[in-house]
Amino acid sequence: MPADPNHACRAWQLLVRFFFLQREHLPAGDAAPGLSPVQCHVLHLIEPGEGMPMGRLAETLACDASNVTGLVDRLEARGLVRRRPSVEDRRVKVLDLTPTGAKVRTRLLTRMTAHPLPLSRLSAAEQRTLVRLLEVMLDDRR
Amino acid sequence: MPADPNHACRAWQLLVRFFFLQREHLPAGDAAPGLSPVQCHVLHLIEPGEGMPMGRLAETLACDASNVTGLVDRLEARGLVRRRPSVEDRRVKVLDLTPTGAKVRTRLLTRMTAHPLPLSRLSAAEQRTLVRLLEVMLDDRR
DNA sequence: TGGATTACTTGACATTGTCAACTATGTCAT
DNA sequence: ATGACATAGTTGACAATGTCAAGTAATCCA
Repeated sequence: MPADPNHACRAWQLLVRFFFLQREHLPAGDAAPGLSPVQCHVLHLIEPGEGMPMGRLAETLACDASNVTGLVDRLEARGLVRRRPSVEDRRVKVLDLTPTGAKVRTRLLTRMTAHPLPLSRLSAAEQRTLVRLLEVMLDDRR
Repeated sequence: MPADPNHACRAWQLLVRFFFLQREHLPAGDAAPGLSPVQCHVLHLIEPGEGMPMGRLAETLACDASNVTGLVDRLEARGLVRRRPSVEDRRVKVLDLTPTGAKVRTRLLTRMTAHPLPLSRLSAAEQRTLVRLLEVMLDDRR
């Protein structure tokens, strides 16, 4: 008994609308001057202390590896990210945030979760519930 | 007291991951042959019986009007959508689904909410909760 | 060793997105 | 009415995003 199709349908519509609305609020001109929405998302996927293999990025974005090459080229040209060959497997290139990149990422996260953005309309308890539901959907309980 | 920044941050990360994962599951080759993710989203935003003014579409997608022109051009070329001048305001062009477009849209909605997609992992009650939270975020109680 | 696989890059190309300039229509003050 | 201004959509130029096929370098394994 998977679920009520009507709620699933409505939820999907709302999620899509949320995502496009989010774009409008992306502080490209302020916290991260000149960054596109996708570049913001990539930046936010790279945790400051941890390296992100390019392959894993392609997997997370569900896109072709050659697309990631271009995205990283542009982020590297802005000095936000560095490529570094992996020690264990020299085919793999690992991405690290530069100090500048880490700073921009912090500004981005602050901005995306602050007023009057959609997420700030939820109470702390509601946000916890939302996180739990999304974790179930993404099967990610890390 | 807006909320806990950590939950908001986590929620944002999960929503972004959900959206990119969604792309992978988009049945472009099956239910809607050759349709891009964005074209699928546009199609799903147009309700079968109701017309959608192009301006409202641009607003919903949070993008430039000229972008919508191109999107609609391609959907119209595929015979999924029709432009019709509005009666009240002849500057406005209203979009209608063609019978084919309505059929493809139905297949899309069925596919996006069926197994083993993320949304189907939630119980009916959880889906209701998710819908309620998203409605608060989007301030949309229609 | 050598053949297959994997990670990434390159080049060709379509889609998506922005901006500025344009057309046609609507609105409003006079 | 007329003219000034605003609005909806299109067009053209361009950058970013995305796919695919082919290529290179490194790894794996029989």
